[in-house]
Amino acid sequence: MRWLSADEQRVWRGFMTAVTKFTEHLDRQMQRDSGMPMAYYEILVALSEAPDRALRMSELALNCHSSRSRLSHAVAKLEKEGWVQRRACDSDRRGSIARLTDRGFAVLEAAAPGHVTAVREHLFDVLTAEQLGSLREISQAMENGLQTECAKARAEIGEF
Amino acid sequence: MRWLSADEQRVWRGFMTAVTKFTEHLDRQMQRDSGMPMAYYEILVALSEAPDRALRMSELALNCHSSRSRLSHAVAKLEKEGWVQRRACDSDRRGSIARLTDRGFAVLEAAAPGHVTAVREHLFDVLTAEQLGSLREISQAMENGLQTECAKARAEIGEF
DNA sequence: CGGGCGTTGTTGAACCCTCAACCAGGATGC
DNA sequence: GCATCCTGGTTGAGGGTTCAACAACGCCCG
Repeated sequence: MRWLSADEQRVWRGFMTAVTKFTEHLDRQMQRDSGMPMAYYEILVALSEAPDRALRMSELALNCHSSRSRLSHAVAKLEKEGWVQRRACDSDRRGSIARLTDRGFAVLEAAAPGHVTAVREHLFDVLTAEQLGSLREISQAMENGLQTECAKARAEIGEF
Repeated sequence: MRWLSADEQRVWRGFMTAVTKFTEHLDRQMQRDSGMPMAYYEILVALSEAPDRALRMSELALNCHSSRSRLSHAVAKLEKEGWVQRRACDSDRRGSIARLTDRGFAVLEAAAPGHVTAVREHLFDVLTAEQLGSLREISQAMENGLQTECAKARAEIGEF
């Protein structure tokens, strides 16, 4: 068992602190100014970028890194608000297709500027161009590492 | 209103994806292997590092970047499990002091290796020494930016 | 065809977090 | 001393997420 060195600990804690405070800030900003959590905003964004502003639930779940269950609950709520509508899928009768309504799109348009400002202010404005480059590489490396992990997890499930 | 460029979008989404998957992985690992969320683990860690393994609630909240409310709920639960004990503070009768019990310490010791392994595997093992250096700088810069933000927020509250 | 098997999506319970309200105790100013 | 304000901590309600279970459907192979 290899523990973390003092240096590693410092990097680790600094990273977690920064990330936690950052995401909490974004979440609070979104909740305060637009009355929804970040997760819901991401759903609206994903839908707005899809052709016809509609996506199957499973696609949508992939695009916003959400579990199916979470998405189901979230879309149910968004539907109650009238921001999203669900309809059956023609080609696959299990399927459900979520579609962004005009009202939902308007909400998204209203929420976007504040969100982008917050991101710019606390990410892009505090980092140099070089640091941004590093951040891109770092994110990529972490994601690769996690994907192999997911593959491992699936393999394990397959083993039992 | 300045939007994000295509490059900025890529960095931004890549970063959020990596961070989200990473923290979700850590959370799931902790919940699965030790039956508690990461937030609770952090409380145990903070207490274990304090003199006499005890801290006032407000200190503890600072050390693990938690709101007082959240901490209060969490410690209540940890106390029910018998991992933490609360007692009154002598010098300030409002105060409450949380102390890690031996059982709580044992739980922490049992949980730590799996957690450290997960962190090593998905953070330190996938990054070069140079990238770690960058990450330290980046985290520092972000945290500084967020601290000025908190100060701004407080100033605004003061203004109104 | 028909019985497994994997996939899609939903649901309800349990759990955690957030927010606002609140109480109790210190600190300050008159 | 006392009114006022601030701080430390708790509580309850409301809402979001997770997990396990489930229903319905597609797929495939004998």
